[in-house]
Amino acid sequence: MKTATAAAAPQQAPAPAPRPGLRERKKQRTRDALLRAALELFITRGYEQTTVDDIARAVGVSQRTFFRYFPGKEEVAFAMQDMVEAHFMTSLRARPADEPPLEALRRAVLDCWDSVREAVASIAPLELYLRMFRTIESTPVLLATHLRRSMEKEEHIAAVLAEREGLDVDADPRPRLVVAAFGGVLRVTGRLWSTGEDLTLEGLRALTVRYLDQVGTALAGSWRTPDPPDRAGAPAGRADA
Amino acid sequence: MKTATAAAAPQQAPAPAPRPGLRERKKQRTRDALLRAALELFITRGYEQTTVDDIARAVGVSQRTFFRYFPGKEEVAFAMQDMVEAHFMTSLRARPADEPPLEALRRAVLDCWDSVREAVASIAPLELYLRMFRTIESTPVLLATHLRRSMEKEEHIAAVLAEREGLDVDADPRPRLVVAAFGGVLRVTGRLWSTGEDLTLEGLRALTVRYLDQVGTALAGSWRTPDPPDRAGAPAGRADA
DNA sequence: AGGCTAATGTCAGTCGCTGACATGAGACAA
DNA sequence: TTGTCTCATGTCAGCGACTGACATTAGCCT
Repeated sequence: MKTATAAAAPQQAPAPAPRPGLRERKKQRTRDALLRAALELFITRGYEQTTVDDIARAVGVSQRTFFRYFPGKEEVAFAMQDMVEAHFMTSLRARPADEPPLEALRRAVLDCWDSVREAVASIAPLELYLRMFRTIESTPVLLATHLRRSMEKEEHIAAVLAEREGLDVDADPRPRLVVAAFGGVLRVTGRLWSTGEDLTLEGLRALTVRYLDQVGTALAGSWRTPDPPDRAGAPAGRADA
Repeated sequence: MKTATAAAAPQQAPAPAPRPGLRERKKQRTRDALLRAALELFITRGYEQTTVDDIARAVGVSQRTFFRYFPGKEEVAFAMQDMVEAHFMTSLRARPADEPPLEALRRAVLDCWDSVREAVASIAPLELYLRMFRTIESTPVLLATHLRRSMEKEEHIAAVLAEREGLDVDADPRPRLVVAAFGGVLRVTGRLWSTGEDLTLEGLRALTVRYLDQVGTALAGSWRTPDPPDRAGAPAGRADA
């Protein structure tokens, strides 16, 4: 029962007073159990085929209790995504201020992919995250929500970029424009990866590098060359410039 | 079955047999009434504040009947969007084959905006469309669905572009990449327009022109100039190249 | 130990949506 | 016209995601 571990707040608990509190631990355990059970069910049985009652029953609590821990069924599905996105924002802010915006974005994503494993480890193994990602991409209603969340995130990113460059997001559209274009490419990357057969993190990273490198040439004039022959980690030229 | 079901479809009815059919007309009228009533309610009262029962009651039919005409509450909200998107695809296909991909996309959107009024007129006045667009952008669940639909549409567009250039969409990522980047910019445009105070079609068109012209410079290196001073229809330089 | 509060369970109700069944209003032939 | 025949509609029952209200219970504090 003791098991210590204390805080371990999964989300963003400001933890004003480090009170292990016997009661708190129980809540934390329940939340974790619900989260884990839900993800497991979503991945194996499918999101739509999983009812909230199923999740609650798997943990041994009432449906009402589930809704006291999560605002809705969807939120559980995005719990890990939340962490990774927060992690990305940290990576982005850590970029040196002299990097051009697009380059900063590029590096931040790659850094992020390189350290997702550790970022997610507190909740579940990396594989669970990757599988859930695929589930999201293949479940229409989740995909829709995912896109809206991405859009909101992009707004946030644009703000960071604008600050880096000392611009006003509302006066200069460029931050939002780059982020939107960049986000679009990432979306394609994620989609292609999730429908492919290589479900490893390395595969995703390689695809990201490849597509980010190609977007520059893709935007230019007309395409007459067959398909730029490069594959993996070749640090080829970046977007136009 | 007889009657060939034929007509019914208000959207793209090839109308194989011009049979007025007394019964058919009634169905058509009901569908129109439901659509109009729904849009009216969504716009005035808000999407979430409008129940399907409200819509059905406003038309004088049962809730069950509503669901016999529309697969769900959301579909009604996107009925006009469907028409406009189909219209865009037509515009795109009408573009001369020698235009570079990005330019074709650009012209297609602008052509589309120039003729939306006529395209939508068969269902409702333009204003209703614009207002519904804003409602979609400001209603989280609708926005999410809208983004997913856009993504699906982009897949379609990428296919058209690939065909224009004689490429294989699955072998060459460039079609999907340009479309994604382009779509991202349009998304920003739509969002900015819908949150601004100028809800005219002209305003939307102007914004589109402006942002499409800026995305090229925005992607390049770092931004040190304050905010490229151009405004409306200036046919400025395209994306880099 | 006893009281206070917070976590949980139970119940009822709303809303989107669906299958099943009965009925009535058009289409069509005799 | 009459009589089928079918197709649109209404009614009813039920599921699943939620939510508010109330009762119960378990941790916390003195």
